[in-house]
Amino acid sequence: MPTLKKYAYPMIAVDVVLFTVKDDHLHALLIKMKKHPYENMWAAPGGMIKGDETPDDAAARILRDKTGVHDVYLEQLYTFGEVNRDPFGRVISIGYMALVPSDHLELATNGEYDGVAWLPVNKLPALAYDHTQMIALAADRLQAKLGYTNIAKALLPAKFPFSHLQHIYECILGKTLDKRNFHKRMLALGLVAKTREFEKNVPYRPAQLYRFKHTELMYVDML
Amino acid sequence: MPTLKKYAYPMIAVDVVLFTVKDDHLHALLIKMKKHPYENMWAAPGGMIKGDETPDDAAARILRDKTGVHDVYLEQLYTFGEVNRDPFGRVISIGYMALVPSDHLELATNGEYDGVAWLPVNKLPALAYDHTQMIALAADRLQAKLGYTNIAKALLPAKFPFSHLQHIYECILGKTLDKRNFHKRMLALGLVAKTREFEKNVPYRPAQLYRFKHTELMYVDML
DNA sequence: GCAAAAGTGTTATGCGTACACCCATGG
DNA sequence: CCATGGGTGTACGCATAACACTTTTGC
Repeated sequence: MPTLKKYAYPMIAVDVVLFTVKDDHLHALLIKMKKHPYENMWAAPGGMIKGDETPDDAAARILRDKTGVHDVYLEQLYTFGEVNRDPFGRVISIGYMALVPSDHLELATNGEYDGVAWLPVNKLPALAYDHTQMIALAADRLQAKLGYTNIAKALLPAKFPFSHLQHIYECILGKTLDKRNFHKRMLALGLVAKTREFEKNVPYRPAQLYRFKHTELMYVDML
Repeated sequence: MPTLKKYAYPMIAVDVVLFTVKDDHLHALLIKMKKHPYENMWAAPGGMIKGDETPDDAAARILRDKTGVHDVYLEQLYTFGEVNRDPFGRVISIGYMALVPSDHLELATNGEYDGVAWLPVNKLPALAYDHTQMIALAADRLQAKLGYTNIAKALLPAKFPFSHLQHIYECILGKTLDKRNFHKRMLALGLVAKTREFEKNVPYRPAQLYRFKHTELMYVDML
């Protein structure tokens, strides 16, 4: 095995695209950069992988350290390796997609960085590195996975009104869905079930709360 | 950016799982290893990424140098980073899936390594590294993509009898398909079209040859 | 003429889609 | 009593799945 020299072989990093659905739109958690040539540009949180951690571990650590967000759904997305993707050196980056329910997102903006913010994915400014492409890929993947998995679980609290679930789908797919058909489908697939609880303190008829029946990621036929 | 030291940060490699359909089964091209602790065990061809090449470039180079196979369909699969996956050091590997038509495979076994062979994927021995898992993931991905893309193009020559196409599907999906329905579907989706040519020198009624209508990877609704 | 694979349509059933009205609650 | 969202069933049309016999060639 060859000895490592600076730039002789690439370094390996992770970048994490964290999504939530908020204010009727899909948002990504981004950090404002300080270093030239990306000063004042936004980027997904990222960092080098250490010698004693897996890429999954690194993604969780970096997300926690840079944004305060922890215990979220994380999945590997794609590995980006264009030779000039990073102006600071030859770095290959494993992109991750992460998801949080929007009612946890207070934690995120309380972090140690003030340049951390949720930006709506459909009108992002130019981003640092290849992060525009990375976020687009993550959004495509999320959209696709809504159609054949129970991944929406990661965007909702444990118990939720059914309409919130539908709203998540509508925001990410960018189209409205028929209420009755969507309800029928979700139940027929066995993805969610009623609880005995109801919404409280709402100025309209309280909705029954639902929960996802499975904890782990499930593959099913919907769309 | 930190200075690189041996093991302080992981190294980055690629491994290529090359598939073909041959003798009624999906086969993978594997190399017999010499180094302890994997002596005489089989592994997918792999190697380090150089400082001036992308992971895609590295995958193509390694496949060419180690097996003689070139100009094949290549797609990134998943990045494997368990801390102890490689007994020779801390190496993170970007797994690739590659596909060739079985009538090109003479090239492969003519390479510089005599320990190169096509092994049937459904009865592999124990493999080096995490390559058992890598091949299983690649096979799952291939199977899934048959259902929503024209990826089978990469497993066939430019012109082919329709039954060969169906045979590819049947070998990879592991089930038989109805001839008339399959034919109807493929044409309705516009994936393939008839040519004016026919099979030659066969001891039965010569089949009309078909071709894929699109060069690039297409996404469609089948299953 | 025999073996081997090519080629070709119709029918039934189930699934997806479209669609509208009444209900419960808080203010 | 009014506003707001919650909750629920049916009918139609299309797409999928099941299914068998005739044709062409080489030997």
